[in-house]
Amino acid sequence: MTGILETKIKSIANLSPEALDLLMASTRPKPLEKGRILLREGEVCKTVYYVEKGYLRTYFTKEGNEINTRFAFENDFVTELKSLRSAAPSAYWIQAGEKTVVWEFTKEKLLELYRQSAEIESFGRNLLEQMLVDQEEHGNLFRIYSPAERYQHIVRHSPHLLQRISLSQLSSYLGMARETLSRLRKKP
Amino acid sequence: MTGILETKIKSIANLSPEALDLLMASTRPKPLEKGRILLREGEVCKTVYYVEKGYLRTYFTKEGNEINTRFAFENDFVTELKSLRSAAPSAYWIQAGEKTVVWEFTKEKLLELYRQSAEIESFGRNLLEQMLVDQEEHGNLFRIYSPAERYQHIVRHSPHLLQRISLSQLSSYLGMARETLSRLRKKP
DNA sequence: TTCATTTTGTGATTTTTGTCACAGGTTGAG
DNA sequence: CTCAACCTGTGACAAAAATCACAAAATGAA
Repeated sequence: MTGILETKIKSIANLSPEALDLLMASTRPKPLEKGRILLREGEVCKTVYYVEKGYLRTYFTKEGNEINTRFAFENDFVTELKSLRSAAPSAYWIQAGEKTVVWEFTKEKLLELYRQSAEIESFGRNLLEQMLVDQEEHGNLFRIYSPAERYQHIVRHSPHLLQRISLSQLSSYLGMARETLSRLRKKP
Repeated sequence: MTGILETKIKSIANLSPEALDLLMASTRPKPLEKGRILLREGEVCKTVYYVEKGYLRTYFTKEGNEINTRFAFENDFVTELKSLRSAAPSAYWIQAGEKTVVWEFTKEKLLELYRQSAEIESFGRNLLEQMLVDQEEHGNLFRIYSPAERYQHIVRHSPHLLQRISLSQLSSYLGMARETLSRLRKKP
């Protein structure tokens, strides 16, 4: 039986069975209790995570408040790329928002695999391309839509966020005050 | 003498002289008059551009208005990645905002180079990583800052935008009304 | 189950931004 | 140089969202 991670990898790049095995051999599942911190502000990020179950949230703090920048759910990859790339202290935290299972890919191991296998580097490039496309489209939500319209967009396109993310956490992700989101939620 | 494009490429990835030559041999400079359209909505994007001089702007239209999503200046790379990747019709336009010189890298040729040279694929991955980091930070501006604060941020961190981009084009990029930006500009 | 903690809802009010309308400036093509 | 087309500034006003304060509800740990 093929796991969902393998299916995901294959959907991103056509790897030979050998390359797929190589990549899969570099990782294993890791269960996390709710609230577990995977990266703290100031630490250097050394890992890319794949979420099998549950979700991870990425956030930073500004004047004592947490600003959520990403929620990575089942079948998503996530990391703190700036810190990972440059080995610089991270400005962000990564935390499990529920009881979660992730697969870890360490930077060290990934770079080794990239050198070993052009196919795996190609996989890495393709994954980045997908993430960049998503990120660009997400950024445009803020250019086009008002807070009220952004909420409507989430209702239509990402309703799972409303079910799994608390209102106060979602509000910072959507760039609006908690009270605003609370009021939007009960309108027609 | 080494051109700025070569210097840029080397800053992104450590290529061997052979790989650098291979990559440089695939492109050449192309002058564009101001206003020249490089990609239209509905067309399939086939090219990555490097801007040597001038700038390119990327935008889409919403209810008859142009919404600017990016300005690529000297020494920047830019493309319409979603369309390029999937060969799908682009939702965006790309246009020269000034008299401009770009170097074109066609998708076809790039894919060939990726197959030929692991170093060049590594360059591609590194370039994408940089773009993704930038894009993520840019998106956060909208989460943290109000329109007035976003303007201040641009004043401090990207003043060249204020010099080279017209007020009305900048306003959509910053996600605010033209009048709002006009008023912000004359405050203390 | 209970109680403290955290999260959410809501009103009152202020502030910010958007919208509309139009005048004055600027620019570039001819 | 001239004039149309475009861009910018500005006032008046409307709408949206932020802020503040607090009550109500939900949650989770003991």
